[in-house]
Amino acid sequence: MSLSPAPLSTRKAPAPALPGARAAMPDGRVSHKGQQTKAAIVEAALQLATQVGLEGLSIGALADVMRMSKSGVFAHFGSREELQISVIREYFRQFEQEVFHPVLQLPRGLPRVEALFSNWMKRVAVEIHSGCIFISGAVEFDDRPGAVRDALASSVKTWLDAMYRAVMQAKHEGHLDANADGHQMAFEIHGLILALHYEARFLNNPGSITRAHTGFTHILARYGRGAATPA
Amino acid sequence: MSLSPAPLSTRKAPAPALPGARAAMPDGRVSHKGQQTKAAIVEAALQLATQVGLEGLSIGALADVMRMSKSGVFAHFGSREELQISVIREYFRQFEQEVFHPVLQLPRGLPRVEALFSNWMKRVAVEIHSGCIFISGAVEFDDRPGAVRDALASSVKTWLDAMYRAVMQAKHEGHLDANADGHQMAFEIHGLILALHYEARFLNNPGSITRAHTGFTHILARYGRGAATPA
DNA sequence: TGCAAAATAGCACGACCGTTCGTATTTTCT
DNA sequence: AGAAAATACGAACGGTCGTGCTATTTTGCA
Repeated sequence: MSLSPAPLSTRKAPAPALPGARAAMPDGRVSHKGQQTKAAIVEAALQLATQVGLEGLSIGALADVMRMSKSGVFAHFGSREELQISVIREYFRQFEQEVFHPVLQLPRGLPRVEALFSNWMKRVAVEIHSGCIFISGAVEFDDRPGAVRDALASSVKTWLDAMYRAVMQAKHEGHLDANADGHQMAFEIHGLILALHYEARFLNNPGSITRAHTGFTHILARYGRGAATPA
Repeated sequence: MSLSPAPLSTRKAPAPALPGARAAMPDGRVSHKGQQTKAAIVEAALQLATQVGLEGLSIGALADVMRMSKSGVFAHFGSREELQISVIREYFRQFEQEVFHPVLQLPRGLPRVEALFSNWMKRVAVEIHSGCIFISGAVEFDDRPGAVRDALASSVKTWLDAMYRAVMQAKHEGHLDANADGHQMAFEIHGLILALHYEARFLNNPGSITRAHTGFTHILARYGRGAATPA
């Protein structure tokens, strides 16, 4: 099982002229200096983007952090868009590894749903001091069509759908009421995370983490087995 | 009763040299051409900001819309920050008039709470095609201190507090359980609005409006009189 | 060790940004 | 009417941005 993200444009940026000779050696090892620094750039870019957003991410500032020239950084991606998409892909990868993968060794059903929410909240709680590009990106690109928006929306949808499927599993395992609406439940859970991010990060309300957790128990109570008129 | 926003820096921008002579005539009328175009600029700026955000708002683009010179627009505010703050103040004014004021002629308690949420949702539903600067602004300024952030946070807090007070009135009127936690309830309601905005505007999920409404009925059921273990 | 290719640097470009300043125009009051 | 003040304009500045170009350096394999 995997989050199985929709393919996020895997092409290399400046398209190496003749990939044949060096690209894939028999032992799988290739010239790695390039990919190595590219990975380092993406990592730095991700950290920078969590603070200033994908739109605020500039190649010049990134070059300063990396102690490289602008054009040196630029050459790895070929365009700013491709850099942003690389950042999104990396963020998704970390998110998947940190929030999603650990729950797979729990039994299906309610335990996984609870762990998903808990891990998600844990991550957002850390992001209170940095930022979540799934949230900031949604605002920045909500009416700006293009490849970046597509990559972002695809990642988010993949993750929200994973949460939905976990809920449906819990329902089928008998851990939730048979009439529970999985989409509705996922919607309400999503709202708790968004409110947590908004109130903790922007408004500095100290009780937000507790409130999100409490809200989750309310949702569980409503959709639990034999709850009152679950919808 | 009023939303009573914290004072949002009311100073005129370039500070008229000698305000004494002309500023306030006995009949209250003053030279009005300036304020008139300024109001028109703010209105255009607000519409523009709902699409591109407060950060994306540029004086050049605004001047094009107004068919004025950049410096002509600029002179009304003295700085970009002051323009942004003017936009926030105007947005708050409209929000107050559209969402808050109409409920005052309803009886205290649950009717007001329901109307507040309904008006709020109605507004966000319209904003699906434009944008809400209370949401986009929170993302843009969540770790950028300054006067703009302060004005924004002050407006939002004022509004959220109004919602909280309405909830507490409902509790004291006996429409909600005596043990209901008003802050918790306001938090969950806020989450529904944020999820609506996110899923409808960014993800284009069609069922979002219904889900937000359904979520609200769930919250009311939980915090209603004699509900199961309200927190 | 030498050589081709990949990686990086340096530089310049056009575009847009907020802001300043001096001047022209328009409004407002006497 | 004219004087004074408010308003608007136009040009320019310094800055940052993404993105091309062309050298130069570094890398990896023969």
